[in-house]
Amino acid sequence: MAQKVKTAITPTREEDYPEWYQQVVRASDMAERSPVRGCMVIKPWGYALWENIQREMDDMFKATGVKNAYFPLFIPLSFLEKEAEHVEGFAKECAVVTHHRLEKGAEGGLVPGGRLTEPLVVRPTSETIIGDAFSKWVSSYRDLPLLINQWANVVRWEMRTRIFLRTSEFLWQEGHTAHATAEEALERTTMMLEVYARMAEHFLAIPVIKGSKTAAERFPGAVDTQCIESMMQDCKALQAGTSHFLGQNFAKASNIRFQSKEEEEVYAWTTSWGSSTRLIGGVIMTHADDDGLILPPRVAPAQIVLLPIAHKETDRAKVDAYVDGLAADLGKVAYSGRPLRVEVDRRDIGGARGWDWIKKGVPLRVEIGPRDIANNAVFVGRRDKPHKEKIAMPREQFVNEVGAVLDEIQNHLFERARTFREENTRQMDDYEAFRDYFTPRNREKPEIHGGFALSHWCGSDACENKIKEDLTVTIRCIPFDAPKEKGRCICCGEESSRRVVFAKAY
RNA sequence: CGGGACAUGGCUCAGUCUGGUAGAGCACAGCGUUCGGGACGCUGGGGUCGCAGGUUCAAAUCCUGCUGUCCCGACCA
Repeated sequence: MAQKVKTAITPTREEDYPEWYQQVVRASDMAERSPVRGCMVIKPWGYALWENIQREMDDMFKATGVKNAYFPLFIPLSFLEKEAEHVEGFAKECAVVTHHRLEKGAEGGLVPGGRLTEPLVVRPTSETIIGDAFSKWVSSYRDLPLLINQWANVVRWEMRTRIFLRTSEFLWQEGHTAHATAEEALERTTMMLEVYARMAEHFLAIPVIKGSKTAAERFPGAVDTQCIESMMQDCKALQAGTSHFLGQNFAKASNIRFQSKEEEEVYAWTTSWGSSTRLIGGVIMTHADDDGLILPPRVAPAQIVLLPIAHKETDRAKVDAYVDGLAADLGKVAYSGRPLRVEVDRRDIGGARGWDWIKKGVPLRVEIGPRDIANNAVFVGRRDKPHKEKIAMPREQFVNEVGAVLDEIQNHLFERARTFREENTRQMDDYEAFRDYFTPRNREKPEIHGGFALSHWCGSDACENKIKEDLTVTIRCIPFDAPKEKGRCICCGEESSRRVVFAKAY
């Protein structure tokens, strides 16, 4: 009988994937559930990761000319009523403020008082309130393009929540732009999707497929919704960012008009694009293993943790001095354009100390004891390797090559994820096989199965809906890079010109 | 919002069927012994058993209602 390997996380991914996910979040100390239904508390380790994501993305936005601003949390109900499709999409899942005061209740306690004449909606997204501002800011073609982003929290009253993946309140950025022409707005839509793709692939080591949503999956009110889709370790798809070409729909709803060069009064063309703390969920489900989180070095709150080992009192001062010196030297190293982030953990808690950092996903653990100091060396463990596989390295070499090692980890994570996705992606042309692919053998306790199916689709809502109803499988996107290819719809057999990505989704 | 499961110290759970005044392991604190390693011993702190009613001499345990969590589905970043 094979001995079961002891893992830091129970259950393992294989045993119970959803529960494994929760345990990884907890073990990594990134976040916890709050007493407020569907809301989370993001703890320092998780928030630091978000700050790094934020910083990298913010720099990329600004490099394309985008400026940051901030708009109100509350949106007058009437604003949301302006765009008909938008109403359809968001009307049902919003938090609504109806009172502006608390009064002492008859039975003690507090009751809302002072009814508002017009209810305020806690923003589920800010197209309407930003559109209102834009309508004032834009009057000439010379005011365009208008490129605005805000970092904010939004609230969507979700029925089913999962920490980081779908919470009632979440942190995100939403970009909103207005342009003189459709071409320019479309170009911006794709440009921002490219930023998201770079964020996902270069920084988070999450391989993504870029594409457009089908009409059914589109943002309410958008003309085109572009997205990046990634595969999690349970083979489900996660949408990691979206960029919308809104045509003139929102410009008309918010009255964003300007005088063109030709002296005509015309509506602007707008875009919006967003990505959220969901990215953290994506990092977890792409990279974490049965020992916990694994962080991509470029965004890790700490890339290196130094673990001094000094059991004898007499060694302590020497080890501390050596570790301080090493930390200082490492702090001078630039990695991925920023100073290396180094933690020193001096807690005297035995082996649990190393495991703490494994579960938090720090890319490099460096043990330093008297023996290493005698050899002027360090003892290094990589998070992307088995935890016992540690190697001694001369100190100077480590300091000089640490950036290269971190890049190696970063690339390894990306390649590992891409290989996983490729191994779980199939071209499928037969509905029987397609159904089989997406149907778990054990209905009671569905095992990890399926993946991405690249199949032909005729373009009809009917086929899309039928597949969704039969198998809970949706079209994740129509990939930009799908080659033109004649085929027959997986569902109805009608002619089709290219394959789309089918998958179960978060 | 529909279906299912669950709710007992910080965490994982036993105890509920058969009512008798709350337990274990891990975590936490102190001391000691260990230790290139998820250590061991002793001592100790911590729970009105999700909430509200009801039955009873007596409720974690039985009954009713509510709330919350997790899973599956619909909705969605």
